[in-house]
Amino acid sequence: MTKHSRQRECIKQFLATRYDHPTAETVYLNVKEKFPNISLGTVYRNLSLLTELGEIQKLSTGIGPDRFDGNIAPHYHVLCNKCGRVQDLEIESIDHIDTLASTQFDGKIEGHFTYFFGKCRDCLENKNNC
Amino acid sequence: MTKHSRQRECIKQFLATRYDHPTAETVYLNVKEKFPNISLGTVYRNLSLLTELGEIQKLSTGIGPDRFDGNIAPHYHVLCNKCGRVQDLEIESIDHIDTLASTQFDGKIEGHFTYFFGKCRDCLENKNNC
DNA sequence: TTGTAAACAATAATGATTACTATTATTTTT
DNA sequence: AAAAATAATAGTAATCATTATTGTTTACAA
Repeated sequence: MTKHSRQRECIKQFLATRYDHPTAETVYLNVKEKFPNISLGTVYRNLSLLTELGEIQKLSTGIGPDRFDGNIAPHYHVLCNKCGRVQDLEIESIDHIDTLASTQFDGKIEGHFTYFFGKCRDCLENKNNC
Repeated sequence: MTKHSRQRECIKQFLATRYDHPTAETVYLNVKEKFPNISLGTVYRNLSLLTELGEIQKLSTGIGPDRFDGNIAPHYHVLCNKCGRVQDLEIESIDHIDTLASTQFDGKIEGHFTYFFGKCRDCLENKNNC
């Protein structure tokens, strides 16, 4: 039976204001301003719980630590392989790839996760000191 | 200037015989039979080097440790979310999703990585004691 | 064969995440 | 509204995967 907690509420609220997919560490540093002695473990535990509850999304990009997204509406992400930033990408559904995969797989395909990679606008224009 | 090493050769050979995408730990345990005092660091270093050289492929699935694939031909992977195994999937190219992504992204899309997830045949039939 | 640079084994260090424990906050029962 | 029950917390230790360091060995070229 999951109880309410102000810390969890604050974590969720914080994610709702951010569009840059912060890491657990970043969430921790920011939530700390409201809860000065919150612990990093609490942040991790609540990020996991919120993910299980489907209230936020966890992004495991394979590059650096996991990131978290307060937007659970279906959308994709682009990883800039120069500055490392993760940007949202709204494209029409590509769920037909699941159907395609199903035809070649001897089992049940339930879904996919896809990350695009490339260079963000700022890096192309050298705006990011990189 | 990269020199030849029997350890690296052995790691590459081992991966060529395996189709289950072993972890660094598994590679280590197996190569150990031929090189009893190889160190785990050597395995990691060579797996990274071989990946950079494009002679093997690294799979960062976001679930558990990284895995390695001796097959560098373009193909996809399916993660069984019951037993955790990673299976190969040969499907026709889905690179059109990069073009689709490009139309909505203010930057340069260079590629994507996609993992499918679901249940493998054995798990559907309860053959995997799970 | 000998000099040099790359690769090694052994091990320490790091970074991200999870586990433990005694205390505190939230909810339920009286 | 007070007390009992229990989930969540802060603080901290532990774990897991991976990378870095260091002194020694191996590959290869002069």
